[in-house]
Amino acid sequence: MSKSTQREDHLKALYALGESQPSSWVSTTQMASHLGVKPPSVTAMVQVLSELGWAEHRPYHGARLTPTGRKLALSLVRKHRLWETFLVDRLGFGWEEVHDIAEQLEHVDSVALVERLDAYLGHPQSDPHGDPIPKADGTFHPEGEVLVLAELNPLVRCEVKAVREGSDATLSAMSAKGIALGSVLTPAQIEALPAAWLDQLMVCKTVDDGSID
Amino acid sequence: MSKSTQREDHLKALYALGESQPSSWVSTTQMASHLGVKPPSVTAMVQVLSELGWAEHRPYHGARLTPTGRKLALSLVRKHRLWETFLVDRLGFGWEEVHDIAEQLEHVDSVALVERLDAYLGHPQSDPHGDPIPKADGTFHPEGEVLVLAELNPLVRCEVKAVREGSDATLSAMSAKGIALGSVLTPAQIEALPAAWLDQLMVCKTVDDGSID
DNA sequence: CTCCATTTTTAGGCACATCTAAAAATCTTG
DNA sequence: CAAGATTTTTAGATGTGCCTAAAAATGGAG
Repeated sequence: MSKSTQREDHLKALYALGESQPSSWVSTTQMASHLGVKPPSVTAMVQVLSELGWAEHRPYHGARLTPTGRKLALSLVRKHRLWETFLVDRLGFGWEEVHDIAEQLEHVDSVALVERLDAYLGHPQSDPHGDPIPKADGTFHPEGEVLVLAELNPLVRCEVKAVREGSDATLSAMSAKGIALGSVLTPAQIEALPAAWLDQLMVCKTVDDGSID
Repeated sequence: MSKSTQREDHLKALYALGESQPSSWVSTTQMASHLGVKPPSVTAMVQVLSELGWAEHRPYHGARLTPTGRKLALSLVRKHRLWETFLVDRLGFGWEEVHDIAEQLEHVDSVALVERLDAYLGHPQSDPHGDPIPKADGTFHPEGEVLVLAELNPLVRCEVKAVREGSDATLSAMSAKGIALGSVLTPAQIEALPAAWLDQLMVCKTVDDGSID
């Protein structure tokens, strides 16, 4: 209960500033400059968030999110990044144009909408800026997670970890193209693959080894 | 300048109630019950709209939109119906689920967003409820307007009015399928057409003649 | 360790959008 | 056509969220 754009914006600011500084306590002045308001306004809002159980406030020391507040902040980050992905991937906006629009869209309140949008976009793991998109439960896709290639979005370098439900014919066709467990696929290679394989290849993201290929 | 969700909601209510009753003057009580607020709140807001030049207020008689206000209201209706179309056509929502979500999305302020969304959806002329979508300039697609078949969205019964850039081969292929000037196409027939023809056939919507076919 | 500069909170106001209760205008009906 | 019933507006209050100015707490320098 008790949403409101302003509360949500303060929650997000608290998250953004709190994650970057592991010191954990965020000063009201910092939040104020981040949000473009004056410090007394932040103090007042932080006290509200505190009453809602979303933040903790140690007067004259700063504020930090509670676990509940953190989950709410993550759901806002999720919505923001999903909308940015939609704006760039589907509507053709440039990645630098979308922040302000996503800032508005993220405050639209509908769980069904977010989940359908996520599915429509192919469960992307990162937004157009490359920032990771939290999952619905507030966790991030872990490093080295294995997923079906069809859900790799955006396309990045990845390593083949398993093949699912492959007929012998499919398997030999794959090896004919040099695809085997441990093969590394680049985005360009993935695009050239037969569509049917996208549902069979299980992959995980791989760090670029720095070689020029 | 001076948007705000509340002003916009009052503007839309004034439009919605004013169009259905040609009497033109809308009572504040009517607006109040439509918006779920009390009459004094509407009076106050109507006075604001009046100062903004968006509405006219005759105390104790009612309110009506100015031409400027009407254009603003139509742009809200446009946004609402485009978002509903997106939610149903692209995200797979049922047409009865989308009103409340579109109600929120329509207040997102970005001309570029609306225009890109419109193009992405294929410049639909009506929303999932069948209500017409105003054009960007605040006018409606006129009755009997001729448009290229590719832009007929949603698919409805239409009549062939012209053929654009047709090679002789195409023209004879069309007539082989019984398509000529004056032919009536049903949605089912349109879906079966070669994709290339969609950019060549100029059609206009046709009223169902009531026959069972 | 004390005093001063800085940070933060409290105090007191303002704008917006809503409400209830009371006053004013309009309708309706005998 | 006048008096009561109804509708509408005005008056005054409430809750949010912001501001400026003043007070309080913190923290650094001598």
